[in-house]
Amino acid sequence: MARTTGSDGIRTEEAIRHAAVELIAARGFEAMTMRQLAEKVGVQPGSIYRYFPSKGRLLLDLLVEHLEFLVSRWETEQPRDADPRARLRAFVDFHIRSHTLRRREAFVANMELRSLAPADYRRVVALRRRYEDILTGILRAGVEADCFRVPDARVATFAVLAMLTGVGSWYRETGRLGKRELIEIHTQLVMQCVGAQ
Amino acid sequence: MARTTGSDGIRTEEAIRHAAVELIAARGFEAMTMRQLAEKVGVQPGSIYRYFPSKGRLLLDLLVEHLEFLVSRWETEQPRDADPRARLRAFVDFHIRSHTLRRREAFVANMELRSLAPADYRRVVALRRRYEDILTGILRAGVEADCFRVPDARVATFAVLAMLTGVGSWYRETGRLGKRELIEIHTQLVMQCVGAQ
Amino acid sequence: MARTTGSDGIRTEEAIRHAAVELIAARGFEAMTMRQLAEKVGVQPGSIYRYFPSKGRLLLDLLVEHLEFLVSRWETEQPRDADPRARLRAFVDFHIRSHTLRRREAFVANMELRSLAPADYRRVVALRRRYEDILTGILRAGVEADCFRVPDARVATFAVLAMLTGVGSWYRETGRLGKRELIEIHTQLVMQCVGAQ
Amino acid sequence: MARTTGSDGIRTEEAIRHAAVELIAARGFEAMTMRQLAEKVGVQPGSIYRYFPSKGRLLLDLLVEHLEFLVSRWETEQPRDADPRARLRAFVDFHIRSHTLRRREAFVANMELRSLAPADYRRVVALRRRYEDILTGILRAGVEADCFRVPDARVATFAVLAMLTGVGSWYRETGRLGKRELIEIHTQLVMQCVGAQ
DNA sequence: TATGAATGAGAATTCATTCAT
DNA sequence: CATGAATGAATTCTCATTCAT
Repeated sequence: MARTTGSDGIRTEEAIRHAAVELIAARGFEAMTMRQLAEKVGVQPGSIYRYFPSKGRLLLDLLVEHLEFLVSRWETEQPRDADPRARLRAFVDFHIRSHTLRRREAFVANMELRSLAPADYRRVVALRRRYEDILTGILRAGVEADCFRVPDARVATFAVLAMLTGVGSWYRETGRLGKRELIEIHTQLVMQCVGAQ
Repeated sequence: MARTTGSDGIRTEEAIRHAAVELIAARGFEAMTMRQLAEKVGVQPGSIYRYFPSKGRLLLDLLVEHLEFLVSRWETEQPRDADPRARLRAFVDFHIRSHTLRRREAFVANMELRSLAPADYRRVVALRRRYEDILTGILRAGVEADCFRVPDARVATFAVLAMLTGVGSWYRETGRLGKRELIEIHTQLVMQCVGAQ
Repeated sequence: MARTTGSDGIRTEEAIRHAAVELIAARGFEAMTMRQLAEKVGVQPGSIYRYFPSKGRLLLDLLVEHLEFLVSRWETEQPRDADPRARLRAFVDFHIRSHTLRRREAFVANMELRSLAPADYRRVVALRRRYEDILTGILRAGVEADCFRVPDARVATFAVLAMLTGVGSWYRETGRLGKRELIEIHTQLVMQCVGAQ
Repeated sequence: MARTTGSDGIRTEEAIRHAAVELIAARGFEAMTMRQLAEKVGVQPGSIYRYFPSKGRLLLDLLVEHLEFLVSRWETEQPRDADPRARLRAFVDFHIRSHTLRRREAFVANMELRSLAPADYRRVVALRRRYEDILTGILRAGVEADCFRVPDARVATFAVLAMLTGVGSWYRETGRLGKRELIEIHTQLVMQCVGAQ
């Protein structure tokens, strides 16, 4: 069969992305095979190569797309003129929402950096750095405005991000805690952590 | 042949463990090949099978050994009768020390759980659970004694562990911060995080 | 899309032939892919199949066309009633002209016989045989007329053809020697070779 | 079965070389698959890679080995102090003997240059050039000593080599002509060709 | 006439593992 | 205890070809 009626390129590409994120999240990038991916999508392995020139490039695309989504979405959503406390609250809310909504993408973006080719790695780390810098900026502003008390803004950035990102690895939509409660709990933990007055 | 006359099995086994941890930490378990491992050790690939019956079993051994070390070492070190605040301080100190000293082992134990066969996975997760429970116990005691203020002891456990464990992924012995400073900074962050009075 | 509105089938077919000869001459038939060919022509791979039912058939067409051109052109050009010496001179002139003018076609026809399917191979070899026979005929006539001295007309045919055809593999239009000189040099070599009086 | 009793590395490598030459001569390098090669040798495809790191490297080894054999064997055999006529006779004899004895190797070395990677190509062409230079040297010496009459020593080199090498593509041990006759015939053709007095 | 999406078979290569020596 | 030769299955990726539109 040359083409299944109704299928088309964009749909197939989207299906590949989606299936890839699921498989990589579940087994890891190296452990996922193109055969498994193809089977999940419902195409032949060779067909994937119409959309992604290599397995490595597929991973790169996934990570870049996710990180660009994070950065650009925050640009839109952020309460630009609020005080550091409100901005930190907004950040926690934003981070947890995006890391539960796109849980698998976030997980993959955190776990699979080392599976990238060196040049790709540098590119993605630079992108991730831009996201980290958002939080560092908020913390520094808060320290200067005397409303946060952290010993080292950079270390605190890593600490808070690790804390928040970790949620994605154990959160289940059907679990004990809803998304709302999760956000409340982590807002409190983070605000205490940075010594918010 | 890198093998020195007079070297023996135990030395070789130790060399395999060591090399494996380095390779897995750098590239991931799936990406490490038995050939690379053998080359690093200075033996032929077949020789590894004298010591470990399979690649998967090697990973299991590494993780179990690390987690058992953590749990048993804490059993020895912990200040059993101190108040929750002192115990939490001791835990932070212990965790950061062991996660910088045995940085690669800790990193592997955190990243490669999903590379385990299902039965092995369950076994290792149970072990890890014992370590988590130590912290949950301290937090619950602190909440009851009114010296900590956390909204959910289990979530706070994950949050604090994520925060502390994250250190291992960016800490370098030659970096800006020494181990002593790292412990001080994280002690403050953690104490604030749990709302210690 | 490289296709100009108004271009049509014949133009496309010619473009495919031309591109195919270039690619096969440069890389070999097996090494040329239909995708490369399509790209060079400026169409999609599928489109080639409007003109040639298969890759193998395309090769066959190219070889048959070239060999038929050689034989029929000689039929037209040859100085039918001249003496063997003049006819051999004419043959050298004709061969070198056609093997420099259509250098790539000639090269492909010499190198890619073995890439043909068995039945196609037999057909093309028979055609080539007709061309070889022209030379053998001239040599035999010369030997009988006592103006050539060759030990074995068939071997001499192969020897002279190899000599002349070899030119196509190193001749460059921009090289040290012009086409005229090439013909003169080879005429002398061939005439000496067959012991022309 | 881990190892067939009696087999060993050197024997296997030799068997691979031998089978590869046969297959490449028959079908061409690109058309030969590693599977076919393995089957002919009687091993699994993967086993070939213990001896040759890639298909391309196998080809390179084959060509280099053949050309080095040619050059070094001539160094040993050549009648160094003879006059140009005798030396040319010796060269024809040597060339035909080595191109019928190692017919397939010679054929492959002539046909598959273009299948080499660019760097390998340059290396092999340089080697081949050394062999060509032997003949050019003899021809030039003959021209200077007034015993040969060729219009251009370089072109004559190509012509003579093409003539002699062509033998390998049609010679069969079971054919009409024996090796001795072949040498005689070609000696006469070549001597005439260069206008030997 | 040409496209673009897809196939299915097969390519080179890699890898964990085995085992006679 | 260790080697080195080999396996067999799987991996990523390519390619000629098909066909609905």
